[in-house]
Amino acid sequence: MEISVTSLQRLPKYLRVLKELKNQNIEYVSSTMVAEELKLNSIQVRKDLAYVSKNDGKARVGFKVDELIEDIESFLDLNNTHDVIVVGAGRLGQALMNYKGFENNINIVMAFDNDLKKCDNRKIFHISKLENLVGRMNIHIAIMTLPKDDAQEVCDLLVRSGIKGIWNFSPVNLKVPDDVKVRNEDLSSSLAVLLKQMNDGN
Amino acid sequence: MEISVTSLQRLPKYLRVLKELKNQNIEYVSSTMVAEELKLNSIQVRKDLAYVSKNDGKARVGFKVDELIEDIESFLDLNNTHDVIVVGAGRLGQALMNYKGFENNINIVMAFDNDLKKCDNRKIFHISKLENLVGRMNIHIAIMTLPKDDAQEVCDLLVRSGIKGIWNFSPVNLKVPDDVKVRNEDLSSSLAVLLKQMNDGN
DNA sequence: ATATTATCGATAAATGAATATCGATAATAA
DNA sequence: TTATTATCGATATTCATTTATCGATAATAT
Repeated sequence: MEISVTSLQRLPKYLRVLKELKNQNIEYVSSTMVAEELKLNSIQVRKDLAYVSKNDGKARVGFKVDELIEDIESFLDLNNTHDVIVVGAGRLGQALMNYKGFENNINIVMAFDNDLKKCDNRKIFHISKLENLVGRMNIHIAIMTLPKDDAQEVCDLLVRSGIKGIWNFSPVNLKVPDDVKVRNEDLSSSLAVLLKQMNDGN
Repeated sequence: MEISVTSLQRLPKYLRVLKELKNQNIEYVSSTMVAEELKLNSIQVRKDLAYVSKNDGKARVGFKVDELIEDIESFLDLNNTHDVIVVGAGRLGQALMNYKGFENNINIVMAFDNDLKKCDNRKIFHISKLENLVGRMNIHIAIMTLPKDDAQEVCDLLVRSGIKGIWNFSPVNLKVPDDVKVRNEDLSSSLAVLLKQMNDGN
C-alpha cells in the first residue's frame, strides 16, 4: 500500500525529533515519547514508523534512534542530493536560496529572473538562459516564487525545459502535463486555517 | 459540524478562481467548472460551497460568482483586517513583509529582530521592544521566521506578550499553551512530498 | 522468582473525507 | 411543446485515516 501524504508529511517531523535525541546521545525512543513531543497519537507514530522501517521496536524500550534516522532518511531519499533552481529572484526566492532549514539533500544551483538588475551571472541569471542551462545541467526540480501574473507563462517554460517537479509559491493554479508534479505552498490557505483556528478556539 | 481543515484550505483556491471569473465579468459558475479549473471533484466543490454559503445554486446554471465571493470572504473573515508582526527580519521575514499574494486582510505592522543592524526603528525593531509594543498595540498574531535555535525562546516571549496565533516557518515543534494556536509551515515536509511524488510518479 | 508495567505489532473498530447515486429543476435543442 | 441535458441538493456509499483493543514481550519493582 502507498504511503499517505499525511504520513509522509509527518516523517520530517519525526526526523527532527530523532536527530535532537541523537544529539543528546539518547539511544532508544518509544513511540509514546515521539508522539508526546509532536502532540500526535502514539499508535499513529508506530504505524508510520513501521511503514518506513523494517527495524522492530522492543517492548518496554522502543526503537533505536540511529536506525530510525537511517530508515527515514533513506525512505525520503535524503542521502541523494537533488539539484534545484529557483525561478524568481525576489525576496522570497532569495530567502529560499539561503534557507538553512532544509535537510541537506537539495542543492540550489542557481536562480533566474527577468529583471536584469537582479542578475549577477554567477548565481542569478536572466530567464532567457533558463531553457538552455536547465537542459544542459539536467535539472528537474524548480522552486517558483513569482508574481502571479507571470507564473503560468514561466511554468510553461519550465515544462519545455524538462522540469518534472515544481514547488510553487505563487498564488495560482498552475496547468501542467500529467508527468509534471506540482506542490503548492499556498500561503493564503495556511493563514486562513490559522485565523479560523484562532476564531473557533480549537 | 465543524469544517475540515482540508475544506478550509480549498476555500482560498475557490476564491482565486471566482475573482478571476468576476474579473472577466462572468456572472455564473458551475461547480463543474470550478472543479475542472482546480482539478478537484465537482461534488466536493459543491459540498464545500454549501458549507460556507446559504445561496443555492441553480440547476443547469450554477452559482452567482458575486455571492460566492462574498460568502467565502465573510466565512474566512477576510473583511476584517488583522494586525500581524513578523519575528525574525531575515530574508524570509522580509519577503513575507512584502508579499503581495495575501488576501488583503492582514496588515504586517512591524518586525522584530535581535540584530541591531537590521533595525530601523520604523518598521523593524529590536526584539527587546517586542513585549511592550505588542502589548500596547494589542496584536495577537505573529509570523515566526527565525533560525531554529532561537525559535522556542522567542515563542515563549510571544506567548508572554499576548500572542494567540503563530504562523511558524522555523523547523521546530513549538511548545505553547492550549489557547495559543500554531500553524507550521514546514518547508522540509512539503519538499519531501514533492520528491516522493516525483519518484513514485503519482 | 514473580508480579507489574510500558511498550510492541497486529488486527479490529470508529471516524472522517471523498465520491457516487438519484430525483428535481431549469436551460437548450428538437 | 416535448425531449434532452447539465446541474443542483440531499442522501448513501465507499474509501482512507485514525484510534482502540489485545496478546506478547521485556524491563523493572516487589
